[in-house]
Order: sequence, then C-alpha cells, then structure tokens
Amino acid sequence: MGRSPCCDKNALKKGPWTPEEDAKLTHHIQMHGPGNWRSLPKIAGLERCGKSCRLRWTNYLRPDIKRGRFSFEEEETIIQLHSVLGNKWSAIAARLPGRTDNEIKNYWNTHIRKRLLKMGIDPVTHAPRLDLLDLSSILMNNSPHLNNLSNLIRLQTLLNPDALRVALTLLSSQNENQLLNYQHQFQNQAPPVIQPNHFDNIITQQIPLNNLTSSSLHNHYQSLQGHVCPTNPTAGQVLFHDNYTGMNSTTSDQTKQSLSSENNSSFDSVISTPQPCNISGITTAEDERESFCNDLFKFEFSESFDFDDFV
DNA sequence: AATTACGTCAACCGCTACTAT
DNA sequence: GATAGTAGCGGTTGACGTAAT
Repeated sequence: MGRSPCCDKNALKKGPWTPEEDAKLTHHIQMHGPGNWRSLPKIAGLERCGKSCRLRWTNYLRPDIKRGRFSFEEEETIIQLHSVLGNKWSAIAARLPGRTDNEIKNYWNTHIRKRLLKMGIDPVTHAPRLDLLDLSSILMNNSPHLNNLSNLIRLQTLLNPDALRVALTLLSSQNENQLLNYQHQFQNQAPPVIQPNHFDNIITQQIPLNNLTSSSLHNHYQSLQGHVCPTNPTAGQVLFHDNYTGMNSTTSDQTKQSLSSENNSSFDSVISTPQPCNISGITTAEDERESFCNDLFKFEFSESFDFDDFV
C-alpha cells in the first residue's frame, strides 16, 4: 500500500489564478518557504492541487523571475544551449537566471524557432539547409558560364543535386514555359536530404581544383562574397532552407569549423555576433540577427562573376 | 466598425523517475 | 519487492490581445 492521495481532485479549482490566490500562495511561501507542495494548498487555504501551486510559484510568483522581453544575449544563449541540450528547457533555464523553463519554451516556439526557420536553419539540428534554389534568376541572366553544361555538372555536388538536375534539363530545353513549370515543381516538392558526407565530398572531391582544403572552405565562401552584388535584385540566388531530415551534427560542426577557420570565430559566434546591415538608418538587434544570417546563406552572382575561376 | 486570422503565454495534461509506505 | 504518491519535465491547449481585412 502506498501513500494516501495528496488531495481531492474533484474539489480542485482550475484555470487562471486570481490575485487573492496569488496573495495566499505568496504569503504562505514567504512564511514557510517552498516545498511540500502536497500539503501546501490545504495549509494556505487554497482550493488548488499542489502541482498547480508549484507551477504558479515557479513560473510566475517567484520573486527572482525576470520579466519582459528577452535580451539579445539571452536569446543567443538559448540558441547555443539548445544546440547542445535540445529541448531540455529546465537545463537551459538553469543557465539563464530569472527565466523559467516554461518561459524559455514559449519564447523558443513563438520567436526563435520561427526566426531560425526563416533564416534557413533547422531549429532541431541547428544545421543550415540547402533545398531551395531560385533557378529562374540564375538562368534568366543568360550567363555564358552557366550555359556550359560541364560547369553545371561540376557544380552538382556543391549545390543542391536535385536542383541542378532540373537545371540541366532546363538548359537543354531552353523553354521558358517549361522553366516555370519545373521551378514550380521543384519548390513544391519535399526538400532533398543532404548526405552526412555532403561537405566532405565538396572538400575532397570538388574543391581540389583550386587547391582548397577542408580548412579553407571559408576562403571558398569569401570568394563567393567577392562577387556578390547585394543590391542587384535580378542576380541569381542560392537559398538554404531548413528540413527535419537535416544533416547530422558532425557535418554541421565540420562546416562550422571550416567556415570559421580563417577568422578564428566560431559558427556560433556568427549567429551571436551579427554584423549590422544598416540600410534604413535604423537597425535593431533583431534586424541584425536576421540580415546577417540571411546574408550568410544567400549567394548572389554578379554578371562579372567568373564561373570558371570559381569552379 | 465588425469580423477574421494570427501571435502570445499561462496553465493544464501526461509521462517518467524517484520516493514513501 | 510491490504499489502508489510526488516532483519535475516537456508537450499541448485555449483564452486573450492585436493586426489585418
């Protein structure tokens, strides 16, 4: 035989707490301290279950709870901890003084998760995803480099393989209507899976043409940036997008390491230390986060981009 | 001004690990 | 050792406020 039930559930009150109930609970805990939630409601004169009292105290009434919007530093801490701990909200909350697991969980689901998705970062794996390629803008530029099928084939493992498969078909057809058709199909299909060794292949098989090593993927990115024309709305774009079938953490870490090898900054710091991109003259922390990460995963090729040199 | 859609967040639900009987 | 309660956690819900139409 176990213990007797902690309370009569039929007589319990549910729903939002009233100020009177809050006052009773706060007064009781100030007098006796938290703990023994089982007997607390009866002693405090509350028609609530101990579980409900504990939740109300830990998530709302506790005096050390910090109220208000999460700061940039708190947000970056949550993202970094989540990349390590996953949905261990209590463990994350333990490292954020004044914030509750419930609050962090809510903030993650309503703000951070959406922002990461928008940036093309998988909120589960924290890995970038490459599954949307705006082919029309690349092809419509009529770049002589991209009209070369061999160049496209050589790019195949660097970019989205499925996307390039479509591109090859389009180039051979040179039919605008078909292009729009394919683009529509591609953008509505399930995103392709990037194999765990995807970036390994890039490093060991594709980049040797330029004597690039696994430690200099960052150079590769910078070489792209050198040809970026960010104000040209007609330039081609390669967009990374999230997907729940994402890369494993090893690949992600390798990519992070490669991207960071030249400037000694970690990938995490790329997220956490955005470079302001002030267009309108007013730049918020949120704008900075978003614009920087968008730039990180968006390559725009100018007309003068030498494709042969790149490949 | 009325209605609808969307976002937020406090509170509840259900599960697990641990503990008391 | 078996049984049942407790504490804590993560997922989900629904009421409420706000924005969009």
